[in-house]
Amino acid sequence: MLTQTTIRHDSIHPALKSARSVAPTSARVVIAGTEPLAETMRLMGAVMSHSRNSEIFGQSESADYLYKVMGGCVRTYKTLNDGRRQISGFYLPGEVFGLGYDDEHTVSAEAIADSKVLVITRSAVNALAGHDPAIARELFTVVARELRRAQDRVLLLIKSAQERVAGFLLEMADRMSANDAVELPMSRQDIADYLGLTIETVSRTLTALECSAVIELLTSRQIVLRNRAALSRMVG
Amino acid sequence: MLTQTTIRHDSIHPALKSARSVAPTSARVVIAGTEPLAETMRLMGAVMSHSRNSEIFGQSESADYLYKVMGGCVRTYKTLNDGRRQISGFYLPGEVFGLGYDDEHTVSAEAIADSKVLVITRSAVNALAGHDPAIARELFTVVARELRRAQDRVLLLIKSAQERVAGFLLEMADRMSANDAVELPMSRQDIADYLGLTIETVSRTLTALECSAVIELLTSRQIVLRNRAALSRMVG
DNA sequence: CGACCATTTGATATGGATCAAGCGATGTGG
DNA sequence: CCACATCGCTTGATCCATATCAAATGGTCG
Repeated sequence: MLTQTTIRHDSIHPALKSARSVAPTSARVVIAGTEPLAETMRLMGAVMSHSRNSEIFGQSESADYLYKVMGGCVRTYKTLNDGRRQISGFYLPGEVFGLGYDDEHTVSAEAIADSKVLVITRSAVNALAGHDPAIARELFTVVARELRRAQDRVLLLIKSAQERVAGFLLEMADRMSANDAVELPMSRQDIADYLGLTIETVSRTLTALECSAVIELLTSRQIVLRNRAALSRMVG
Repeated sequence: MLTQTTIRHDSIHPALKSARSVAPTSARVVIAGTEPLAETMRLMGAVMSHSRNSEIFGQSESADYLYKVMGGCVRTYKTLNDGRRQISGFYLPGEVFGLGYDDEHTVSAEAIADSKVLVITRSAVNALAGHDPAIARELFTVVARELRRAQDRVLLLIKSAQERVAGFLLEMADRMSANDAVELPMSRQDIADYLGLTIETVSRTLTALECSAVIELLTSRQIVLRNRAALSRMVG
């Protein structure tokens, strides 16, 4: 059922020190980053490269680091003991992940495409937050956003397949701020595991949406939203 | 579909001042409450009484307050425009809700049973958090816990009906710290809307569990867990 | 070109929803 | 105190959306 394969660790994870030497200057800062947290991460963090499908951290590793996607795309997920996989979130450039877990991660994280990820120790961030209320507040905001997304997905999961897919497309278009033309970095299996559906249902739903001229499939990963209003109506 | 009826507001919500006069001393503090936040809420908050099914706040009201259940039980939920309802969470005595929303609530809150709720303005809490890192950290922890619960429910929602119900029973037993004997404060409809199932499916699943001697139904709301191991095995 | 992988498409099976009825507890008025 | 209405819950019969099983198609890379 799970199609994950090559877990190539081209940069060993806990080797923050060695990673630090790699690319502190090559940090291609994507978002403006004038907020205290972004600036702090840029100054104190190290950029690590992760090739497609490589693991960034594991489900029960201690949550010592905080991560920010600088390029590429990351998925976090949980695996049930029977093999089913639930993707908890996709993270696009500029987004922070690894937050909101007390002592240990409750999810694993992998690069979906070749990615650059900024890493900083949580202890450093916590120390800063203890001194600077602005940073504390910002961390709080990031977790609050994460919470809202989780709650939105709970809402999504009680809906029909069509509603879920429509909601997914709108969310992605929104987050990529790509006007109507969406380039999906993830596979159908990833989408299915995110929406709690099967690849077949996702595929069928997409073709159905194309038939009703709501979307257009240039390639399987390049989707054009032709009728946002109709999509919005679908999500309920 | 929705069985909510009598929205009796025996204490008008924004009237914090009048409510304050009601019962600041009747605050039957349930948990030890030596943490800074609990102490602050006790000192600065007001206790309001809400009768069964009365609204505590609405889906798009500004999120000016923070709440703590002192007695009874509260549900938060979202309603889709087609009438479907998703319960986002149940809150038992000692638990805090109303947190994790930026400017306005994204959920509504109602008392499931007659309840006492401690209320404090968010601005007061935020001000405190700005000065006292310990309080800021505690708020953070509360949101992080909320996040974890939301993520757990996402995981629950991709599972079978039996797994969902088993998970629900274990969660409730856990949170009520009532050894094996669980007294559910909520109706089958509430459970169904929480788990993304129908009342019929919830009911059938419970009877099936009883037939396999995993649980015992004293009354419809009093459930005894006869075989926790089996339940745990079911949740996957 | 050929192997491999992701995606689509088709046929069938099934878990849970829906529709419908019965049951038990609780409360209310006569 | 009892008849009866009401409400929450359970049980039964049927239907449908999505899963599952299976195969074809298409795109990519050596």
